[in-house]
Parts: sequence; C-alpha cells; structure tokens
Amino acid sequence: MNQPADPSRILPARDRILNAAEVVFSEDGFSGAAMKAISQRAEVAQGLLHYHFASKDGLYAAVIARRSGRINAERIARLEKVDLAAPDAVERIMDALLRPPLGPAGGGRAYGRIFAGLLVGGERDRAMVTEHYDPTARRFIEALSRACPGASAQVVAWGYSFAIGALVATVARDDRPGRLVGAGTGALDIDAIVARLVSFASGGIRAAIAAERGSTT
Amino acid sequence: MNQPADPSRILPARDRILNAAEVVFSEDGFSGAAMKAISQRAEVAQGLLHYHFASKDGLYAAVIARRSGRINAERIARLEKVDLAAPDAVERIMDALLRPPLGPAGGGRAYGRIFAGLLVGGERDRAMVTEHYDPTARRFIEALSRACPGASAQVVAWGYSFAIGALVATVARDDRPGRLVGAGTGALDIDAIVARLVSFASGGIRAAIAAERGSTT
DNA sequence: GTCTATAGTTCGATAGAC
DNA sequence: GTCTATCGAACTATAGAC
Repeated sequence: MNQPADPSRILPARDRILNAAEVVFSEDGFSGAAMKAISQRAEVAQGLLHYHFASKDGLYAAVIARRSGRINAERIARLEKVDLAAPDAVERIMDALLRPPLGPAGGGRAYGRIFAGLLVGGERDRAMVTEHYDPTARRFIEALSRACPGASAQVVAWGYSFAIGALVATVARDDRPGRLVGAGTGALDIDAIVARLVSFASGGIRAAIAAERGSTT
Repeated sequence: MNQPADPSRILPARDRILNAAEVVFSEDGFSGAAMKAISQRAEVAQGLLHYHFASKDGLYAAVIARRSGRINAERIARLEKVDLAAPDAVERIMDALLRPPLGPAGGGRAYGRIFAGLLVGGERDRAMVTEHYDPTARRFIEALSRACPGASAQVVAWGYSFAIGALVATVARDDRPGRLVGAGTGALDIDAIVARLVSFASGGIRAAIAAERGSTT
C-alpha cells in the first residue's frame, strides 16, 4: 500500500489541475476564480498552472476543449445513426443533441455550469462557443431541416436555439423545478429528465414550424 | 442652452450609476466588473458608488431589483387577464411570462445578459433568483397547472423551467440563430421572436405532458 | 516538472475636505 | 451629495532553484 489515500492524487498533475479548474470555474465564473484557489484544490504549486497552460485564459480554454470534444463526438456519433426520413426523426435528433451533455461525457454538474455560462457570457465565452460548439450546431440544424421539409432555415435555427436554452436551464439548475413545487430533494433520474427535455424540444420545434406555416399561408 | 450635451448627464447620479453598472455587469459579469469602470462610465467619483449602494454586492442587487420589479409587475398584470379555461390558455400564459423580459420593461440587451446570467451563476445569483423571481414563477406554474388539468406538478414545473431556458438563450444571444444559418444581421423583430418563443414553449409543454400521460398509462 | 518567492498591478472600500 | 486620496488585500504572472 504505497499508493496515496486520496485517489485524485494518483492522477498526473496536469489532469488534477484541469479537474480542479473545472470545479473552481464552475463555482465562481472565470473572473471570480482565482489561480491560487485552483492550485490549492489541485494540490500543486501555483506556478505549475502557468507552466502547463501559460495563462488563466489558456487553462479556461483547455477545460472547455476537453469536455466539448467528448460531448460533440458523442452527439455526432448518435446523429449519424438517425434515419432523417423516419416519423420520429425530430425526437431522435433532439435526443442525440441533448443527451450527451447530461451523461458521462458532460462531466457532471461542474462542467455543466461552465457549459451553461458559455451561452450567456461575454466575448471570451462567445469565442469558445464559436470555436467548440458552432460547427456541431450547424450539423444538427441541417439534420433538423431535412427532417422537417418545408420549414424555413430561420425557424429551425430558432428552434435549435430554444432547445439549447432548455438544456442550459437543466444543467445549470436541475433542482429548481423541484424547489418550485415543493418536492423533496430526491435523486434525479437522468433518463427521465432527458425524456422530458426531448419531448419538450421536439414538440416545441414542431409547434413553431406549424405556427410559421399557419401565419405565412 | 445651458443643458449638458449628453442626455445621460441630466439624470441624477444614482440613476446614472445604475445604468452604468447594468452595462458593465452585463459585459464582464459580477466578478469581472470593476467599480472603477462603473464610476467612469457613470461619470461620477468612485466613492459615490459606495455612498449610494454601500458595496459592490449592494449595487448588483439594486440593478436586479429595479428591472425585476418592472418585469414581474408586467407579467402578473398580463397573467391576471388570461382566461385559464380557454383552449389557448397555455399560449396566453406563456406570452405573459415571456414577452415582458423582451420588451421595454426588460431593459434591453444589457439587463438581458444579467438576467440570463442569474440562471447559471453561483450562490449570489441563486439568491437573487430566489428573492426576485421565484414568487412570480410559482404563480405561473400554478396557472399552467390549472390550464392543464391532469398534468403532474412535476412535469409542469419542468416545462416552466425549459421555457425560461429558451427565453434565456434568446435574451443572451439573439443573434446566434441568424449566424448559424448565415443570415444577414438585419434588425430583429421582437414580436416575431416572441411569437416563435411562445409557440415553442407552448407546444413543448403540451408535448411533455402528453408524453408523461402516454408512459404512465 | 515541480517548487518557492516575489514583482507589479488592480481591486473594493474608507477617510475626510467641501 | 460629491469629490480626492489612499490603504490593505488579492490578483496574475514570472524568475529562478532544484
């Protein structure tokens, strides 16, 4: 037994820093997170953060690149299995889009909060979205357009944006619905949440397309 | 003509500070916003911020209290005019919920970004939501429950949360849908956006309720 | 690769004149 | 109410030993 008691200590320093940064960034935001707090949580010297990631911005970008790569790889893999001509193609596309961020690839609540913050943050976050999420977004909008022949590109893009918003509310505050109706803080069932989210997003985009058709005709 | 040229200068210093703080907080977040930057934008001495609002936290709370009061007053006024037994009650409730933050009471893009950040931020933002938004949220969830007899309180609360998420995505990044489909940066029509958002949220919550019914039966 | 020590800047908040 | 001046703390980043 010459292994350290703390299992996080057996990881390379670089991974411990990324994990610690993910937690601290998620709790305090980019500006509120201190390099000192990250180094203490990772149990490394503060200077080591700059050796591995050059700057605070570089560390932030590395945290996002790690998770977004896994999330989007899983999204694309699931999307490629969808038959876009099937009657429930919209549901299957939305499932491919919305499930990975809530599953193991999503990195749990810590990265979930960072992911949510990307959508509402300033220039730095906007650049991260453009680099790491927009290419995948275009793939999904294209798939939704094929699954919904006759819908305008605009209404599909807005529906996509609304669906991501519903996802963001879920990863950022998955306890708020329960609190608002006075439910106990029981363990949340990921599959049940994804099922509701997919039903909502699919029904929502179908209704938005139908409303557009109704008002245009 | 002894009035200053800048119309913002004719406002009392307290209001100029609130307006400046709204912009700076929206661009840089709470931690990233500097009291010095706010004082410079408001064209007042930095010490005056502490005279009027005691602390940075106090100023932040005042910015949120000002807008949330107007938004929720308009929401409740609109909600009280809705006939909960009408066939389109869900659409009318969603319109009452989602339109005010995007209209004049919402304070424009600056407060919109702060509003969006409240949903994803840390403890400070969570406390702001609890104080300024949760009471109104409970009113709307109750109205939705009455308009959807037979739906569980849980699915209604989740549908409410998803709808707020779609709203948040809209106020935070109303140009992203256009960018993702390569549309020009034309002026956005608020009424058209609200119409799509209301259709999406209403169709979404109806679909989530229908899915629950189908899987439970 | 990892550490200690510290440089240089910026921050929120306060004191006190007017 | 509004200003100037400043304090002490906290921050990011770097230098240099090992």
